[in-house]
Amino acid sequence: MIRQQVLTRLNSVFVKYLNSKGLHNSFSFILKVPPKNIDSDFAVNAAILIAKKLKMDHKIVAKQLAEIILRETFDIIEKVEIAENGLINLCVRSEVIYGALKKILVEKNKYGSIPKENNKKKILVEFVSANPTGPLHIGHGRGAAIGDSLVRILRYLGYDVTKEYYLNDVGNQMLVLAESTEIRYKQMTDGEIDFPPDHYQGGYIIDIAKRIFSTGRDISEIDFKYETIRDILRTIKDDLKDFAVEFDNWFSESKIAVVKDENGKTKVDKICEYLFAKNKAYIKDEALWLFSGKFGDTKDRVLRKSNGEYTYLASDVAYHKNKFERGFTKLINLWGADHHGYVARIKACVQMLGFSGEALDIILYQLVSLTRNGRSVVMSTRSNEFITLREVVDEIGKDACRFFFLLRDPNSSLEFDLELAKKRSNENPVFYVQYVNARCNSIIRESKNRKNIISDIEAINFTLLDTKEEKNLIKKLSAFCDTLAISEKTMSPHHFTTYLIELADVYHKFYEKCRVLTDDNNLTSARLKLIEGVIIIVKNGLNLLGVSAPDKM
RNA sequence: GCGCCCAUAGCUUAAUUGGAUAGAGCAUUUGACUACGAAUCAAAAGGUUGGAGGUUCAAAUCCUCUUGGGCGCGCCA
Repeated sequence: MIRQQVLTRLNSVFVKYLNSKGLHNSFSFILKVPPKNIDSDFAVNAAILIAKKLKMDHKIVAKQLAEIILRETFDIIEKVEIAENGLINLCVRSEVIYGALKKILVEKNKYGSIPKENNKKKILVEFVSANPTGPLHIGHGRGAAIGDSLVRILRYLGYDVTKEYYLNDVGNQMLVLAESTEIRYKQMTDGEIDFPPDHYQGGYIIDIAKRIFSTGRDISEIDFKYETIRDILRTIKDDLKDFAVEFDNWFSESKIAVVKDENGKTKVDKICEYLFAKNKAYIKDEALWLFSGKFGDTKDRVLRKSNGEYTYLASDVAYHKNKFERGFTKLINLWGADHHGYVARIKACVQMLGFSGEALDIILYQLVSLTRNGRSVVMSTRSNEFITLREVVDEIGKDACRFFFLLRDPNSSLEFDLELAKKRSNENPVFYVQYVNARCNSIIRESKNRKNIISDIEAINFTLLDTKEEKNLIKKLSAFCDTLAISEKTMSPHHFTTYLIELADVYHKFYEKCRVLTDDNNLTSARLKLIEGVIIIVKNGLNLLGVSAPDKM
């Protein structure tokens, strides 16, 4: 928020300067927090950029700009220095810093948020969407954590967001799945029956068969596919719930690939007819091909096989059309990086349906590579060699697990060592951050024993918070807004884990240096307000990550 | 063979998207609990950002080449 304030003011200064030189185009510049060794709050590169435009020496431009900044923004900036390389360093006035703290105290858990506006994009975020053939494994956990946190951030920023899980409950794999249960069921009365190696080996299939068996129905009355999917789906929902992820909508593929309208046609039938009629698809060797090669994909793709069956792509085209038909103006798909080959194809489809390619964002996250004591563990659902999300959540806890998954850029692969995760659960930085909140609340509890603490913000003398540690802490609190901005820009929540760790670092330093409960009632009251601000920001930040903030640990 | 992604300290990795002396955590070494919680702090050490060119006032970041790794390339889902 401090940065935003400075940015706005500087922008008008620069535009005015450019106008005076006869330039009227818009101008964008960078306002950064300089490295530690530089004693200033912000650095701006405008002089270098403007000098280039005007073909002048940047030292001269910097000197002129520095003078104007001092004159025009003296109310918020108290010091301007020109660095050797042409960057201009700025120090903000203390009042600006205290103003930021007051704003946090007033706005509380709305700080930096934007009220829901009707004119903002209506977004559909589709994530996890694991096939209902078994429990969620650890890899799905990363997608779940990233997707859910991204939605929390987008909602904080005023977007109307819906979380959706696409359920592939149609196709051959479902038949194999149903058959797996049926064979396990039959094995219970006939031990001679072999279990085929290409079927689902997981023990959960046996559990499902046992449950069906216990109902005592006749085998002719049992719909194995229905029973199996229902059972697995319940497990998936429970696993997600305990991971603090709840979807707004579960979209079943059968809605578009099985359900027929009054003319006996499915949505997939209709989309294929439409694409063919519009010359976006053609028939070759009795199969229906999509002209995807003309829309950015490497080649054309089959929609309907020569035997009349549809491919997975056909459902997906219909599904994405359906998303737009439901009024969403922005679609975000979060996929594991192993699906990257599919990106060009589905983007091509969206454009062929007449929508802008920008209406669909596909975010890929690199896969979680599992290791156990440094040795890699290979996962596969059919072979039953996988670690479930539930196992890990039960072992290290929801908070540590989510924080760990959100620690890194989605584009960077994540190594998850099972033994390490268990052993070092105390070393997960989530506790470092949660400890800030616990320490703060401990101080607040202690302060209840005191009398004469000033609680009215207007009566607080904030200028007493004048040590370097206190000012750094407030500046860091205010950077919450910058973190929101960069998260939106990059569509990634991982900036918040980094930010919270940095904030914790600044807080703990403050804690060592500045005692909150002192003999000076005015100072104590002011510092207690600062503590209040810390609690607000840490809780807000952890909440955006879906991580709890306990008052005691 | 073609395509996408990655490579940063011993290990896991960050870098406000092109800015200054590349930040953390773990591991290693040293110091700090007789007032708010030591799940903490202070300090040391650790880097040619895989390599080579190029663009730029400025490159971990952009371009080209190259090496190593992950993944994907079906009328499968």
